Amino acid sequence: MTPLSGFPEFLPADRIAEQLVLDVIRRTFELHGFASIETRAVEPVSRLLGSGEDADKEIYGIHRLAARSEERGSDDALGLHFDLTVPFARYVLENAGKLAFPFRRYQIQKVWRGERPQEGRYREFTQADIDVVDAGELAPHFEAELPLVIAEVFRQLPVGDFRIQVNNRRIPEGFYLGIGVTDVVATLRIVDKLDKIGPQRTADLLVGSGLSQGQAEQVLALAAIRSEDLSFVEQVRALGVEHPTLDSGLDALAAVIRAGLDLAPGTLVADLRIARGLDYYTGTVYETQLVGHEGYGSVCSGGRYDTLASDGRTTYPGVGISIGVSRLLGLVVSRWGVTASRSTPTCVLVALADEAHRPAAMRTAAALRSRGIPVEVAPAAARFGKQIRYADRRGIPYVWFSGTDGAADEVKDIRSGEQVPADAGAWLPPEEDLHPSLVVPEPLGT
RNA sequence: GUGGGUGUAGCUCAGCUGGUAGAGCAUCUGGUUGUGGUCCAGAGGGCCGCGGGUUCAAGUCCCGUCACUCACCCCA
Repeated sequence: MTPLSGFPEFLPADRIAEQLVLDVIRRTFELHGFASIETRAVEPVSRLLGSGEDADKEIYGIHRLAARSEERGSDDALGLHFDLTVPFARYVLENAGKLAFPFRRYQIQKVWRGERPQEGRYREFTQADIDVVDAGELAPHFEAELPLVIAEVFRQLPVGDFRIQVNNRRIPEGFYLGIGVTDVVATLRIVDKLDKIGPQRTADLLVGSGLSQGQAEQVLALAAIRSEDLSFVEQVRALGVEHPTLDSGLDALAAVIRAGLDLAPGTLVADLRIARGLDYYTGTVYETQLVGHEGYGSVCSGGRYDTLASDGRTTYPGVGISIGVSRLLGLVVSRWGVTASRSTPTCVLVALADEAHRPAAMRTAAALRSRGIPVEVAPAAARFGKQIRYADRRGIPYVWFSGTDGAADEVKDIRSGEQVPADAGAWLPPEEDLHPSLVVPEPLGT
């Protein structure tokens, strides 16, 4: 019995931690007026294909085990979705007549990718997406709004400092065209490796792909530009390249950064080397890293897509961003040791002197629950020491002892050992003990 | 998909040049029969990943296979 690699499962305490994180995400998304939807786990394979050659290879097909082999590879075969954006685009087309535009939705679901698993990379994982789509035209200010929502989520989570890196694909595209480089996609792919292999080898690859030495230098000069304010615009201008696509990209990115400076200073960074692999992004792209853990990969990314959803008459451009919840938890929970304060929602364990008192104990439990306190009754009338240990093992903070012979009930805080008389019809725990909370170990994330 | 590493108790691991399995932690029980955490004593728990080969004899050597893991690719 060994775990399946890439299909993570948590123990109860860590699952509670995950739920607490999801609560923050959901609450914040809703605070910004995003409505929840859920889409089916499967899409026709033909709809999933075409987002990028590497992505295509990672799609899990689905078929009945008893199906004949010729049914398995057909065009309308089903596959598990590998992100939430493609299914959402389909959902918008299918329900366009019933949706009100611009449509803001959030979606928190599992997705599947047939990758080789590693720390922070799974084959089944949870994404939390927000997207805005409109019919015909999508106002550019949404591209500035989405990362601000994400920044608000991250500020509430024990993730340390983070940076949302933003770029606009029109900038490298216009720049490359302006210096006579026509294979924009291939050049972007090479530039994307800059972090890993360094400028020298990147330049070699660029020259190897047909660029002149001068063009390679220009491309690298652009990729090196990074600023937390609007100064990136001047830095690009200083390179002396002119192209209308470049101009529109610079304007769009400046608008996003300007909004960040105003509402979330220090979190949005213009970084002109960010490219993203998925082919459907057409403008703004985002990528998020935790400061000090850049090598762990992006924990939240997305971008603008103008042509993903189209019924031939109307196109529905959108912009979206997706939190890699599982990847985030892989770092925060699995590596840093952040977990929940207890492994069960139970706040109070009602102790049991003997089985004859179980009905009375159940009435006590019901009285406490009626005021929203999570309660369970001891599983057996064992020695009180064992019942206390039952609570201690699970992190349950309180044990309730029913008074006998008319004596008052008593409740014991097993962390302090303090035991006081209490009335099941009135007692309340401190607010912070009512539900499990996130516990962050002392030296966070080193 | 490519390359490296590792598979022994629930977990972390030991097991020398082959001689039919051990420790710590965890779990359970008792000491303490209505108040836990410490301490002491005891107990349960292993087709040594799987298949084949060499050998009188394989956890140990050889081959294969599977799984896990790290890196690359790519990505949340």
